[in-house]
Amino acid sequence: MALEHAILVSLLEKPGSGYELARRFERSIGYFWTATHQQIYRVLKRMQADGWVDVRDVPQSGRPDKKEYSVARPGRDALSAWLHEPTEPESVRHDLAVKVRGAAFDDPAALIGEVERHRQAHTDRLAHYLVGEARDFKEPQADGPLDTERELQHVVLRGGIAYERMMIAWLDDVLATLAGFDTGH
Amino acid sequence: MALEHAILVSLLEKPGSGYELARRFERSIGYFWTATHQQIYRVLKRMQADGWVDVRDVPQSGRPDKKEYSVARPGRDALSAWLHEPTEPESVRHDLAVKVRGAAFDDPAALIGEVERHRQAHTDRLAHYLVGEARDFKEPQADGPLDTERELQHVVLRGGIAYERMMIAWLDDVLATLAGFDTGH
DNA sequence: TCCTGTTATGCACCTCGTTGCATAGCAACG
DNA sequence: CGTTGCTATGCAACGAGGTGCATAACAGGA
Repeated sequence: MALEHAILVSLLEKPGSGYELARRFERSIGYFWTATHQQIYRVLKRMQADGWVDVRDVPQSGRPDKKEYSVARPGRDALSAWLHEPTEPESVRHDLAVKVRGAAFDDPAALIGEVERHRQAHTDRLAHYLVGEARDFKEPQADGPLDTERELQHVVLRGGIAYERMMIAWLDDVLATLAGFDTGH
Repeated sequence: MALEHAILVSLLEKPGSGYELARRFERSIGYFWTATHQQIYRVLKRMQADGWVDVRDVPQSGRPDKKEYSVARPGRDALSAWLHEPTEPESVRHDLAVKVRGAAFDDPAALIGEVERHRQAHTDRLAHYLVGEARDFKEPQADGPLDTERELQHVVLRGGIAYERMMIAWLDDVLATLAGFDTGH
């Protein structure tokens, strides 16, 4: 379990409300750790009860008030402990791979549209990453305390970019393979 | 949910017992869809109740008897239906990415060992894939009804290989970035 | 004979994640 | 004034998945 830890990292980068966290989990953090707002609210409650985060009521004008969470000392310690203990490789779930192998027992050509849909999704996400990279990491920045944070965010983003490029190339490979059956290979 | 479907594909490729399925989920299928034996037995029960699979008691000598499962017509139909409906992109969980971003608020250098551990795991898995590819897909095979199945298995394996290579390259990128802080960047 | 290891199946429990729903403040539009 | 839409928070219920444990047949070695 690491949703707590993902939230801690996000709150350390910038304190915010449950709603704001939920929106970050739709972009940024969410590209390598998904969570819905219900999940986030529930975990925030627990983290608050455990003293991992502090809460501050923030009155707002023009919109409902919010609760702003920030990381407390015990939360920081918990994150540090997690960082220092080994994490086992994540369990993988690639349903498209299951579908590709399953297509052998159905109509392989029928999968082409689905693969193209996924390819489009990965192309879109890659473009989105590249825009973000150009926006946030291309202009050189003065060295400072934020420099480490910035470089680590950048290397994670580069991982996302590499992943999307790999997926697009693989999906092309899949499409070529599926097309091979089509044309009476 | 697609564990049912992963099991259907595996049983179509070759009928077998829950125990055998569990072992396949430790290799092969398991590289892109994980499941424990408890999960598999539980789901097999449900699939049997739903008429998706047939069961046959197989007496064995030298070891306990087993139940051999094979796909029934309704199971094949269920798989076909799933193949024809769009699947949304899988939710991702990359705890290492969370750790890398979190390292900015702790000691970045302390993460080096962890990243190296993961790099080693991916190197091992890549080697394993390449051995499997050389064993199963290098010798040309006469065209036949098994040809489609074989080619689709191969393209999925190529995806695994591409994934491991991408990860190794990215982990090297991470290590170089972490080393940059070390040497008083 | 006992112990260990492998094959083989399964239950009980608990947590995590998802789905669906509910509430409420406030803005903008028709 | 009602509707729609966004911000903001939350509950209830369910199902999937993981952990721990139990059972049993059989082989081989100490």
